[in-house]
Amino acid sequence: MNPPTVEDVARAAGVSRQTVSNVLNAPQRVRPETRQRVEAAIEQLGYRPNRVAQSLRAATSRMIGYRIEPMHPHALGSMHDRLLHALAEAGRAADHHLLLFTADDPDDEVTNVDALHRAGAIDGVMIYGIQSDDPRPPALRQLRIPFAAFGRTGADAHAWVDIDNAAGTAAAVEHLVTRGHRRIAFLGYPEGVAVGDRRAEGWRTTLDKHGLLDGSRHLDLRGEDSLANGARLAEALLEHPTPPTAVVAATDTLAAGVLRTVRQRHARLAVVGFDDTPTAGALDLSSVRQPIEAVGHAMIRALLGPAVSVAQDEPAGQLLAPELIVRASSALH
Amino acid sequence: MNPPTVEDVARAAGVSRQTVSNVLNAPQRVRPETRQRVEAAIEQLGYRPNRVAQSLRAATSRMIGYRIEPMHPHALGSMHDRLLHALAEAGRAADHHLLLFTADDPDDEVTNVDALHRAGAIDGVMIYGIQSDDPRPPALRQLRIPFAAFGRTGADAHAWVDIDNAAGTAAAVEHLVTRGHRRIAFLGYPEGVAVGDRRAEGWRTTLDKHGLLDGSRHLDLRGEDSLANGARLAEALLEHPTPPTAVVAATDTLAAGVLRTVRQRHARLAVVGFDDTPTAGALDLSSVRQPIEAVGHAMIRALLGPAVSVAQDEPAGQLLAPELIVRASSALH
DNA sequence: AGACCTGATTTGAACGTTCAACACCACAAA
DNA sequence: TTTGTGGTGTTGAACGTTCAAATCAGGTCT
Repeated sequence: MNPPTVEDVARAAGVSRQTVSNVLNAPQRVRPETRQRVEAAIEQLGYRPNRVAQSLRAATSRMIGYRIEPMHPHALGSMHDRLLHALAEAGRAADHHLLLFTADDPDDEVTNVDALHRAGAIDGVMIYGIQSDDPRPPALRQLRIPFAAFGRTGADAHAWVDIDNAAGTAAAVEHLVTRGHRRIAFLGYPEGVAVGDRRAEGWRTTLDKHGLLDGSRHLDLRGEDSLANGARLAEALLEHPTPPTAVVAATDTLAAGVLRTVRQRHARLAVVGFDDTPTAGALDLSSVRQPIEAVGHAMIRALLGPAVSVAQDEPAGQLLAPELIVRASSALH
Repeated sequence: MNPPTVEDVARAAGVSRQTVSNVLNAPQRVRPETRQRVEAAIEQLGYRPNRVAQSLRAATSRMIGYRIEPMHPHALGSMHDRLLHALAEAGRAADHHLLLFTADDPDDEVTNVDALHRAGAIDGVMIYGIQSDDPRPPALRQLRIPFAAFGRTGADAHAWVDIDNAAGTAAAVEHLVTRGHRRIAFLGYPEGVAVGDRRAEGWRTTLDKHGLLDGSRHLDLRGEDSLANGARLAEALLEHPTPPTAVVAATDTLAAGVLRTVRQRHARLAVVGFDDTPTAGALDLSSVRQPIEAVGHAMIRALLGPAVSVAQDEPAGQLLAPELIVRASSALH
């Protein structure tokens, strides 16, 4: 009735504990004939190695911590679900699982990770939403807790995976230029937010490349990432004497706000968002899609890889290219 | 350098292993003076009991399985993030954590849960998206794997927590009736989907209660849960000789489709959705909000409770009331 | 005084696995 | 014959914890 153990299998196959273990972990050490006998016993008893015992013995839990945040009040469906699934799927191949935990803030997150790590519950942790002065990377490094980050700090002396945000907004601008737009605005986070700055940079350099940067100071607006704010900023843009004909927004949330204003005023304004949230589909909003599945795999590799090949000094970070999804919001007029 | 163990603490405090264990698990068995000495040593060494060793000894992992699904292609942000966070938060209090796993389909899910359970990695599992003929509850029961379900089967002889879906659509209809609507349509899943049927039922009985059910056959439409289908069904409704003035949709996805048609045609049609997804906020769509946080707590209680109080035969299931969030889509005209 | 309790603490064992060391055999080399 | 050697298989020990049983003082009762 209790799940069978190596001992049970050993008895059934007429061999010793260790031989059963060898069949599973070092089959070449066991004579084929014996191996088959053991395998038959394993099959017949439905034996599964106890992970807890393995963990205790190996001092490794094959668990990876992941902080699950409460949903941001006005965020339109985060990357959460996609990233979580991608990580879980990628971890499966490496026989690792995700352990979810909650925390009140980044410092509390480090505290909780430390507790879980010291308790042997997790081997490492995945962190995301990295700010340029993020306290977590240095803290985790100090605590000698392995981690991989989705995003970069200023000095990224750690394993990270990131989206090429600048390339994303650059693609959006290229797309709009191709469709004939010449005055293209940008709506983004307040300066200082790493992700926002990179998205702004992609917009700026691409405009510059096409010689469209002149007199575009009023086209670069920043503010809180909310729908209401997106709507407000769009109004400001439209009221300018030389309004833009297109907008690149740093998030779908801001873009959705723009769309609301556009539809209210029946204005003609092409819009491209960022993140390709489900909402973008619902609003027919063009958006820059992040290859989250690839991010998940890269993060797992980044976290678990070093143990396998320490010699090869892999690049500390990996930059993945996003993809522009064109929909009606930027393709109709 | 290795994390300290009970033995280290014992040595530091000049007592034995077991006394340290007792300080933590049965303080009343230890003389106050000794206890303080041990507590000081624990503090000083930064000792944390090793969960893996505890698990091995106690034959309990304090882990709960949760299947993370790939995001549905055209769903507008699922309950996932909210439910996951709620469960993680509720589990924290009970010192339990969530372990994520993936699966291809319900049968594969049972297979994977069984494997994890037999390997001692999880004590039980949370399941959701229950269909009326769902294979998981009977299978899990047969395997003697504890579980709690978000949703009900036909014969619910297991622990479940559910939203009162009928009450949700009923509230939506009441709201619309109060605002003067008399022809109120319903858009839902094809019949046979448990959740959809209950939502339809709430609509129907409330219409009936107000004597508005006559000649409303053409107002009950079903179909695939997609935005495009919502738009299509809305068109069908509007083209009827006596079109409705309001629609209750079984999901925000369908409601978003309705809104698209409404805005395209500049039609006057009040809309209420279901789930209060982030998209609902973006579209100013009234929607029925599920109390997911409460669901999380109830599910944890349902899963872990029985072990505590077997004697009290708690109700097998628990039904929670949703809340109608009124926005412009149903309140402007 | 001896038997008997009660409370505080210790020691032995076990959870299930795998590493390390050792035993055994057949066979080859010296 | 002796000495290795490589392939197979075994046993002992350990990971860190807690349950169960044993020990030991200090006192009370008869």
